Amino acid sequence: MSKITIQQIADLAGVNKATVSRVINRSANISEKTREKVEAIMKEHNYVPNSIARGLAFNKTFTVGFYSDYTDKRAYANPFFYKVLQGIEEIVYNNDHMFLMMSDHVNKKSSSTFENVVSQHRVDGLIIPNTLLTEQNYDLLIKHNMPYVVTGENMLPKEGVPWVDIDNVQAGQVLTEHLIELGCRNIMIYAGGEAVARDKFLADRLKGYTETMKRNQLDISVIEHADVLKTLNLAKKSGKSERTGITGTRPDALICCTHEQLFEILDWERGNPMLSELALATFDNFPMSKYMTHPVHFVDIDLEMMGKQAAQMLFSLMNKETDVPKSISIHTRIGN
Amino acid sequence: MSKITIQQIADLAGVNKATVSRVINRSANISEKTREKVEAIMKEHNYVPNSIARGLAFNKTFTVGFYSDYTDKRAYANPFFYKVLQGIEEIVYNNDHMFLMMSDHVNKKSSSTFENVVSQHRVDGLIIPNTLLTEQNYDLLIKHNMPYVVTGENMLPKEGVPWVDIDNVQAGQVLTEHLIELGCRNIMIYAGGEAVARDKFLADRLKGYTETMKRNQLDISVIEHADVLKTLNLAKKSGKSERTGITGTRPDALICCTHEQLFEILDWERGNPMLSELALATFDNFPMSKYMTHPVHFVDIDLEMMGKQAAQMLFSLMNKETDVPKSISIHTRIGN
DNA sequence: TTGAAAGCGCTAACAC
DNA sequence: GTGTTAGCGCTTTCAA
Repeated sequence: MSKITIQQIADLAGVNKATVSRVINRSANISEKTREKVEAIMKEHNYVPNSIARGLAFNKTFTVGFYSDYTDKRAYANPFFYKVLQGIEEIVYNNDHMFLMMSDHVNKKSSSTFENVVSQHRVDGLIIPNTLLTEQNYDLLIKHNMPYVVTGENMLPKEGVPWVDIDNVQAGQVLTEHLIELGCRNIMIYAGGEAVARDKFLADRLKGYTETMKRNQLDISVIEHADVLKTLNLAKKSGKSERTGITGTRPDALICCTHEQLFEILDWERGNPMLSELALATFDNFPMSKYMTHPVHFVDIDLEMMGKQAAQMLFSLMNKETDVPKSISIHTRIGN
Repeated sequence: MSKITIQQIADLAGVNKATVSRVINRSANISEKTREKVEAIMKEHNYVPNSIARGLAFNKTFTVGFYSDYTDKRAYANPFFYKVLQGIEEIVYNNDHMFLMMSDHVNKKSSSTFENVVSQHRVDGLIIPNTLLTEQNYDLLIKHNMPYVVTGENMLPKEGVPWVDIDNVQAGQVLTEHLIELGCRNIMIYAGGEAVARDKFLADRLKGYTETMKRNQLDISVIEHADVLKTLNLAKKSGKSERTGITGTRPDALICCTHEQLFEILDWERGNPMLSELALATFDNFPMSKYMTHPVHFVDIDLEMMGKQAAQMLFSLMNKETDVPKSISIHTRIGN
């Protein structure tokens, strides 16, 4: 139970604990002699100041929080989600802070973990995914003057919400350009209608595609429903392109905006001769892609970088630095 | 900055803050009348006691830690690693504690995060993977009397180390039995020699296989190097089984003890007619397995359960409960 | 049943 | 430069 306190160090060094405190905090106005003496004693006894007590006095916790929703099996099952965490964690520890994970969870007192953490100042700042930044949570953060950064572009109709996100427009451009370089000319994009309307990142990827195709004077063809692909297949069989709503020439590439869409397509692949002639492309790399039955082109999204940037931004805000950018968009590149 | 304290609540209720404290802690010896009054005021002002200050007084932190190594890309890239976290987190929050993630990280003062957290009592208890429980860390935990639970079977030559792990012997049994039920009789297992000697979980899986085969009076064939499989292939071509060291009849199933081994095998698959006739099997499910070129049988390992059990065990230890089991082995079943 | 006061380990204003 | 003292928000003796 070796629980050595500042007082004991002070006694051992024959000084007042305030003096020890000054040494700890590298305060000025300390004689070289006593500083060295105190430091020696501290080292000898392996003394580390209790950060809880320190936090109480400083009104700080030296802790950064991350809010997540562990009932969201989709996020938790997604390895990329953790890439972000990894990036955050690295920065947090480099800044001598601790990292508190808090999941959405209502405890017995019927106040949420999030609310508790924020109102109790259990953390000095926190990172929150855009999907969890509700109006209510936003109000709480503002009310308690808690520094925060959002991962994913802010969707809340509020000004000045700091966020970090992948540049999805650029990702769409890069992927499309890559396919064009490979020789593809009739590039389709699978971007479900409702989903695009709901999720801005999908609209952005679509936008990147559209811009690039236009710039290269190629025809745009957006597929909103996988059913159209079946039709496409029939059209090919009969040598016609009727009812496809896309350009008459045969498509040679298909961009899927999400993994789910890609899987949907891959599920069809077996026994579908048309798809096997198509260059498939999507966003994000994923494990085992090389073992898939169909090779897939993709842009490599650096989510670890996203985590790092978010954490860096948070520390800037916590330190009340000036010139902190309102938002950061991270560029992507073709993977592998 | 609404930062309401116990004193303000006391003033508002016209009582001493000690009385408020007693209400908070459901202490006995409180008149129903004042309790209700105080509770009303607390509710009205949305008061939540500051757990930092509370911790200082109680000498507790209401926080549970998890130690990991974020430089271990293998763990961080493994979605199953996070299943464990998810399980832990659920239990931790159900017990009204916070969850602190700490990565192996040496900070500027050249003392590790782990050491800081333990010696400062930043957490009331912690969960640590067996791979990170070094002699040094163990000593630290003992010295500071810090409750802990190890995930994965304890490998340190110490008594009384509490751990939770998957029952790998049973997993090996279940998988082998499954293949037998499918009609396989000549089941090989790929278990690399050095790896088996190093990692007990591999030896356990092998043991489960061996026992089951023996019980069913089937011949055991352990492959230590993937090269043997190439030989096997040749043997098949020439109709002989020379130099394979395994039973003369043709193998109809292959158990891979790890994903890495499985992938190694799958890498060969293209153009290898022999492998395509083999039932492949491994441990752990993994995402996208259905999109792989070769169907794979597997046991479903419930790592979320493992996390839950570990956390539960930790709380038992923290609460100094009696009859806490020394270790827990979790059973598995065939997946899908 | 309640209040007053000391203390958890540390920092910070104010003296000297 | 260094010591003294009060205080961070809460709990817990000890009296009343």
